Amino acid sequence: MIAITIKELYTDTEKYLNQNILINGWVRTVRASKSFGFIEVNDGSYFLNLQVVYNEKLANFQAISRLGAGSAITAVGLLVESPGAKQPFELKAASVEIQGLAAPDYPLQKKRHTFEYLRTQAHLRPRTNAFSAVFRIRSVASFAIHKFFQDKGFVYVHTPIITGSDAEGAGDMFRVSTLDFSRLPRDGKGTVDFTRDFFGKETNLTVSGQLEAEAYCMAFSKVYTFGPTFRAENSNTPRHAAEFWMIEPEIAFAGLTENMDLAEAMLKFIVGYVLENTPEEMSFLNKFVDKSLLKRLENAINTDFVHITYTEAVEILKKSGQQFEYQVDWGIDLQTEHERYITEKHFARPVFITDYPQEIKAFYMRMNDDGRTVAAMDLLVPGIGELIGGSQREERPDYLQKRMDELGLNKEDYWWYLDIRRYGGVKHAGFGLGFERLLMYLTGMANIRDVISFPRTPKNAEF
RNA sequence: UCCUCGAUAGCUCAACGGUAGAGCAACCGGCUGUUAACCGGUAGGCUGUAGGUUCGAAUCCUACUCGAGGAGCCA
Repeated sequence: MIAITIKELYTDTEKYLNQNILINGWVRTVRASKSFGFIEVNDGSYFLNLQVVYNEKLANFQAISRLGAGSAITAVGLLVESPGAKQPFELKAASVEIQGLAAPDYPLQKKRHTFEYLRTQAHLRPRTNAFSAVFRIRSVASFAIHKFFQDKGFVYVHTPIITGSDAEGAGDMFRVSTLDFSRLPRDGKGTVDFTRDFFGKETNLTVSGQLEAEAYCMAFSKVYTFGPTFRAENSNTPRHAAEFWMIEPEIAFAGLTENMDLAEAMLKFIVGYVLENTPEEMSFLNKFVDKSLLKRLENAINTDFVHITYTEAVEILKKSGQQFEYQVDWGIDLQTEHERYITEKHFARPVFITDYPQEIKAFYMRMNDDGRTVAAMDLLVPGIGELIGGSQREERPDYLQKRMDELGLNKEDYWWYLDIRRYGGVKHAGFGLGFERLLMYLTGMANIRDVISFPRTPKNAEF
């Protein structure tokens, strides 16, 4: 017999009802009586379980009744309508074959566990309801991102994970090396001789694919990256990880307005796609993880995002009458408390803040005509804060070089990045979206460690 | 990295200076439609680690380790 997935049973019930079927899966719980019992089975194809009813006529009745959570079984029998209220149908077992026993010390219980404990069981937590929901949504959201960009004619670019430049400026980097750390080669002055290293120079894991994406943007007009990113920052917060995934679209012949339109359309598409394709998961999360989740997401889809400038944001904060821990003043970067006030209290929906002072933004952002702000945009969303950071890029070689000089960047390291401006450089813009932060927004999960399969954070690379 | 809080049975927690407990899980038994199944029983602990105060420490003090929240850095 061919195995039917539990998802097929739920989506095509009429086809399988009163038919003999075979299913595989893992036991979530067994409720046994003297002469009959119930097994809840989940095969991972669907969020919901299948209830298998068995009785003492089965030769291995005793063994089945003793099955612990986590065990794997194959059940064959008739799919019938269930008299119970909690499931539409159930499997009347003609046979239950034990495929893999779970030892009695199986670390997951039927009872609710804390997310902190489940992090210590990262290899087993995908078998729980919450993580089953989160990681299916992660998969569906990944697909939605590709679908959104591919349908719009964007080219997916795989930018390098190992980079030869340590000067991208987006944070501390992890070194990549094959040198023997206990016997480092040194030059005459006693410094490490990286010409003896694998690549003949210092190399690191990427902190952003943006600069490389810009090069491909000048060939394909519309590109995006979607890949792993690494930051060696000692950040201990629920929103930071050392290894995470980032989406970085880049569009040519376009400025900040088109960039924001793209970001808004993308976010709305992904939210809509996930709501439509994972209703059981979303409903579970809304019930047990964040009771305002669905309301917030539907609100995001159905309202236009707010657009204000940094200068306007500062004015709003100053007039708010709120007591902030940090003083608000033009020229100072907005603090988390300021961002949260604007997106959660003042507007209560996603907000783009644009045109920040040049001093607090990256070197590649395009100088505005006022000579003191740059064409940057941050998208703030309720519950998360900064979800997207982007800008129109400085395409004018003289402006770009002047800015690099001011910041003391070594232009030789960026020779190819400057080349892009010399050879048919045009107006272009792009943004970076932290995929895990998007998932936190989509699922209501409060900690980034709970939307990454095996999270890497300072002092933690277990698994 | 800074600030705050926490660490007691496999899990979730109680005991707050005087013999360390409960629920769930495990194990044994009962139960003819269960749904976090239910009912009865058994076993389970050098109270995160190392010092200190005290007649006596899970409880008070110090350091460290790990975890959580806030801040910074950012996505």
